[in-house]
Amino acid sequence: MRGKADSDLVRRQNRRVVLETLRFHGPSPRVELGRFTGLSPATITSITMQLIQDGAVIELDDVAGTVDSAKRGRPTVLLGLKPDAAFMIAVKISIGMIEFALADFTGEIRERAQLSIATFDMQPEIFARRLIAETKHFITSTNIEPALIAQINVAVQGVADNRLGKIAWSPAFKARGISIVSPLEEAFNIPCTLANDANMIAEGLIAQKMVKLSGTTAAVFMGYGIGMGLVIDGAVYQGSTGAAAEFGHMNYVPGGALCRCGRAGCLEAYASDYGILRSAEKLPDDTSPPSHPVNAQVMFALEAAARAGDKDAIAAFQKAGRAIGFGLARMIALLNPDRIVLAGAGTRALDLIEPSLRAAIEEGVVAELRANLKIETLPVGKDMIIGGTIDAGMRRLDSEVYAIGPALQTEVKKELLV
Amino acid sequence: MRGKADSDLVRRQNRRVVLETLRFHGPSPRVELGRFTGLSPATITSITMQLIQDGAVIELDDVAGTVDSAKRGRPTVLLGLKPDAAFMIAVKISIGMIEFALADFTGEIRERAQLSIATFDMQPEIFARRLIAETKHFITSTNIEPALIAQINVAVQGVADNRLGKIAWSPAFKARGISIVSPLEEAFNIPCTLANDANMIAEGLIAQKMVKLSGTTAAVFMGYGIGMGLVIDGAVYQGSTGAAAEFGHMNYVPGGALCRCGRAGCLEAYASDYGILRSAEKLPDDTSPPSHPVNAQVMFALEAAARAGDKDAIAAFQKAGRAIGFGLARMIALLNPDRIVLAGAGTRALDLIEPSLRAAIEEGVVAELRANLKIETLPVGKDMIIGGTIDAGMRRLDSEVYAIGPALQTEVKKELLV
DNA sequence: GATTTTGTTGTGCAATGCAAAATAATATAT
DNA sequence: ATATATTATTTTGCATTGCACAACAAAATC
Repeated sequence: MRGKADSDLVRRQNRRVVLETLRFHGPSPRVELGRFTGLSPATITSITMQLIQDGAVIELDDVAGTVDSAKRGRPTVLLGLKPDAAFMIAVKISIGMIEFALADFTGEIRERAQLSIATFDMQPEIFARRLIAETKHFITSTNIEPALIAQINVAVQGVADNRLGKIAWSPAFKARGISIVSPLEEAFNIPCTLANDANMIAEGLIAQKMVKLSGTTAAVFMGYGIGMGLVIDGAVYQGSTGAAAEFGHMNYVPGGALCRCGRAGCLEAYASDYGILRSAEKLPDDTSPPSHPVNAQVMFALEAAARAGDKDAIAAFQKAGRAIGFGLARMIALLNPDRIVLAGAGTRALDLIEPSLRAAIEEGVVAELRANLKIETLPVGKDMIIGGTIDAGMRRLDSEVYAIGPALQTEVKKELLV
Repeated sequence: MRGKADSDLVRRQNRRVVLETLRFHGPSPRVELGRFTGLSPATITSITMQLIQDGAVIELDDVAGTVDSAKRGRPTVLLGLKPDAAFMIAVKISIGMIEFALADFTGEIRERAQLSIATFDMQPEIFARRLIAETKHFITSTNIEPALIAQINVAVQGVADNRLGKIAWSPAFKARGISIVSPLEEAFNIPCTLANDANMIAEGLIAQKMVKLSGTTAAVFMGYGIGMGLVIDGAVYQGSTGAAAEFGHMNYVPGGALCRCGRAGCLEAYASDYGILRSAEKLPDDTSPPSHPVNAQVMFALEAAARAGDKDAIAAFQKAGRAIGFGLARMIALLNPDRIVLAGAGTRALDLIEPSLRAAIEEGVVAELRANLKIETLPVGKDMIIGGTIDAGMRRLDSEVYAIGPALQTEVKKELLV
């Protein structure tokens, strides 16, 4: 139903549209903002004036002004997001490692740090304390005024419950139910979030317009694990607890191969690096998965062997393709997506995987449902997790700047009247 | 991004909120509308005045005024949707049968009709022509001025492509790709839609507030076929072509039992009436499914046999439960829903199905993902398909009345100026 | 008939966005 | 060097919206 509307809402919405345009297009003159948003020049002037006053936007000195110096007429004034309007910290937790990044309001990374840490056997409280200490240390090391940091956003492999702010299960930890958000918010007194890493990659794809803003796109990340980001109508679908799109742990065969998560028959147990390796080596299906990522060299060698004709290796990749294909077929029957994007290190072996993957989709789902479906491959850099976390955080900040801006003004007025 | 906003949008939104409140609450006085929508009395007066003028709303004579006659003060004036503001026709196409209903703007059904017709072997064009002829005949029989009919909405079992307006595949037809919307729109020159029957039931659940308006709810309909309606944030999720939530034809076992759709291993081939019957009778998995619904008496008998201890019958229901359970487990891994609702005639045998269904969910999905999940059973009447089609149609009309109302006014003004 | 209660309408204000006019700043023509 | 053309931004004036508050209306009760 989306409730009633008033003129405040209109301003808020239009402020946000302007901010988003600026974030996506980069520094732009006012005319450009008007063209892109459809707002009149008068309105753009009014809104940008407010945003400048609120400290979210600045007029940029015409550094690159030489570019359009050939044109006649009054020169444009570039407007841009004010880099030091706010800062945020993105944290990536993976097996044996924590990474930090400090980003300014434009999304630019100002500082990074990473440290090795034996996460696997850590007790929840100990890890939380350690995380807080390391975050404090990172903040100190950046020389940024701590009060300017607006939020801390954490991404983690595995099942992240964003409602409770807990890591429900992760390959990085033996323990379950590790509380992250509450300890951080108590320690730093700013909004903090926890999210699944694949969903953060998907946020990055949206920010970079690599994912259509309408319809449904499923992005599959293949590698040490199998992840998915589901983008519905331009937003990452989170599910009830933020744990949606656990594609890797979607059951492939009841009672099948043993998965890292302790369950039998997950897709990941067939299609992730360790699953492929296990079946290539003809180890029994219930062989315990290694607790650390498969060495990249080992996978390179396996791919090479398959391409050189090694029957077992070929069969392992085919088996992986069939597992992913049936998983996708089931997803297609449920969600009828417009697009599937394959990404991640695992796509290196796509030549070995794709035929059986496509065959499985054809076998597993009615032709009518895949009539308009596009399947694409996408090069995805390693840093997409940190980058996507920052993108998502910045979008959240935009919403807060747009929402708080006018609200603050009326709040102040009310206080003056009292 | 949702684009820019202006004051027109505010009015449109608030008009819609008022209409929706009226539709959901039934006739209400203005104060009540104000209380419910949060709009000020002044605004309510202004909006209702417009809506009355536009012919969407009327002041009702205080028929039930005796109810609150005990109160002091000025009596309320009930406002209600104007029944004859617009009409629509809902059509339900199933195996061997077409049903029609004429509904007024309040959603009340004014006339119904149904006819048996041997759909299965009909050629697409012949069926379309017949459908048009029967619809015309139905309209004539209602004595409603044809110009007052605002739309025709068709629901069908099977894969309905709402983008192309074609029945991609349906158990009611041997043929595929039966064009429905274009022929109807050409014949009647009003907006027509085609949708899947399970999605229409879901629309009905929303209209009756049986489904939470936030979060994700999956409604499963068990019976002759297996259907699903996916409600995400208060709206039925349609997918790219309107064919989302084809749960019945989601693959259960690669290369498994033969399904009505011609494919092997669909969930429906194990869990629908005919699937259960086939396995209870120990017929081979590739036995062709019957082209007509299983007689209800046969299913009653099978249930009775199972409850009386018949091993084969018990095993068949357990097998069905396991199939649905694994299907749901996969759905849960992908969508992390808040709620699952089980409905339809098949829930009669829930006592036989549920244990294996729940066991399969536990086996098939990580505990963390089903921590907050609620599974409920819902009595769903036969008529939910027609009812839901009407509900969905009315919501569409509301949007058009709210949207066209002000637009028309400005259009008229512009014409006067020219 | 006066009083009380409650619901509806009118008035004045503040905010919004837009169209059109005014102003600003530059390139180019004369 | 000056005028003109061109493009960007700001200002002005107006229409729309919603809201708070006051005025009005209608019936029940005293």
